[in-house]
Amino acid sequence: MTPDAGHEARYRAIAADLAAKIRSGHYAPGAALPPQRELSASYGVTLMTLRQALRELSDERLIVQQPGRGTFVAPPHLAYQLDSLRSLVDDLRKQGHDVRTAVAGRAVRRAPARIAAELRLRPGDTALRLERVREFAGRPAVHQVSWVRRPVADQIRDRDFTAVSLYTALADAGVTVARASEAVRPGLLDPAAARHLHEPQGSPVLVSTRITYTLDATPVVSDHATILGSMMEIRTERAATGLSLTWGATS
Amino acid sequence: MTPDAGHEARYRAIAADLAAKIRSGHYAPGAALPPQRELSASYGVTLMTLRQALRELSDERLIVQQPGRGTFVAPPHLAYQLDSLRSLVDDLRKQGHDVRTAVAGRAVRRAPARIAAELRLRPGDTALRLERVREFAGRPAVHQVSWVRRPVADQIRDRDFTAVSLYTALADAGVTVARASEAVRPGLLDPAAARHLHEPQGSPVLVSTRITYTLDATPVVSDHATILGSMMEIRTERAATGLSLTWGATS
DNA sequence: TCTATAGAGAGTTCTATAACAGTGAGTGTG
DNA sequence: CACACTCACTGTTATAGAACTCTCTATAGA
Repeated sequence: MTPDAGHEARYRAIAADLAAKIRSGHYAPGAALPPQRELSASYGVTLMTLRQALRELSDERLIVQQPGRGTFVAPPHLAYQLDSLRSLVDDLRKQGHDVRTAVAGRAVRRAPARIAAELRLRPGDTALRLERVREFAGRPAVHQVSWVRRPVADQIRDRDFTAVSLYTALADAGVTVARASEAVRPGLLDPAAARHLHEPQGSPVLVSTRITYTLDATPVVSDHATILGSMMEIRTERAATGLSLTWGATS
Repeated sequence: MTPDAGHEARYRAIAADLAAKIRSGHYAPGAALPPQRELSASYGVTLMTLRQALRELSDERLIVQQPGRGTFVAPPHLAYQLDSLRSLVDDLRKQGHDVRTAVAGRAVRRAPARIAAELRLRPGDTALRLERVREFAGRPAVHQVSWVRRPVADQIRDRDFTAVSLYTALADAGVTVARASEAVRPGLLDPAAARHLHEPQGSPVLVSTRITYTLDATPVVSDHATILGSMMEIRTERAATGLSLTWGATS
């Protein structure tokens, strides 16, 4: 009865197990889950308990329940939860996804004019250019080019960015991030990013441009991310108390 | 037993009742609600049923539950009509832009399956379909199809939506909007929307899907908007204190 | 051939009962 | 006086069982 001695609640364990099975593909998107009564029996719990687990998944939009028909794995997405300064990748990690990062380039070089303007550099100033590809569910989903201002760049340039997020590296270097400003536009996949993302040119993508500022209002990082529309979406929850925004995965 | 003769579920009725009492001030912000066991007894339902009602309110962020302490009415009264529930158009107006609305269609008809599911209608139920085109800077920028649930729809169907926003019309009809959930994906302009927006098919667009809920968690409006990427973008400001999201015009 | 009725199987809501777990005030002891 | 303990009260998580609604299909009847 009741929770398993000091561990997480039974229904949470079941929800986690089902979520894992969905994400691993054991239950494919669009496919029907076994009937609730069957699931409850196989997990050895009551219908009520199982339903509480399903409610968790439903809240996260992993499944869709239809009276009289069945319970189905949601075709696109999943997600939910708020927060402020998390990055796109943290958003996905928090949702239990395995996001892997490959570093496609890392060099200190002269910043192009637009970047220089964004980071308030003098023309000719150099900065760290970091090019990364985010893989998600085994497929490349995001192509991201970040420019980091010096001297911060020199402190973090040798970090292993396949394991450490840029935000974390900044924090380790004593840089406190205060604010970030981001704009997202729709676009078509350009040839350069297409090479990294293995999708046909012209596919719908989201293009995110983000500038991150320190406490003293200095812009430290300029980010340009190309996000595959077939794999990601933006989700917002607006409520009386506030607003939350998350990046969600599309199946 | 079970639902009250064809009407709404017991727990929903209780949730609505409690929500009304909170809204009317019967339970003041910050105040503790009676204990769950007491409430369940006074409503003549099981603890489980009452808790289901409380969960609804908790999802709406109307109450806060604290193990071992009690259930409290969520604090800020000001936040109730906060600007977080602004619509896309209000966002732009606030930024000083002149946005004009044309009504391209308005009819009560049977809701398609997907809409019916979103609004929790029975198949075959009718709803108000409102098709609008948003012009901005003299050019059409957004194509929007909204479905409004009955009976709310009947109260607002004769409003002049070129002058009044859907949200305003809802408020005038006594419908309090509590929450909205939205997903935004990139896409390519489809032929139907292209006709209204005077842009070539295949142009990059943002596709927004939004469901708006009342205080008692009933979905009232389902919105599908196609937004021209050449004219609009999403802007977010993330800071330690919180998050803001606005629709912005591209220039 | 078409219609409508029946029924199986799915999700949903509810009753009734029990035990677990966090909080904080009161009580006792050293 | 300080500390630890107990206990009542809170929300939380389970059990077991029943009856409800919705959907779809198969069968019977017109």
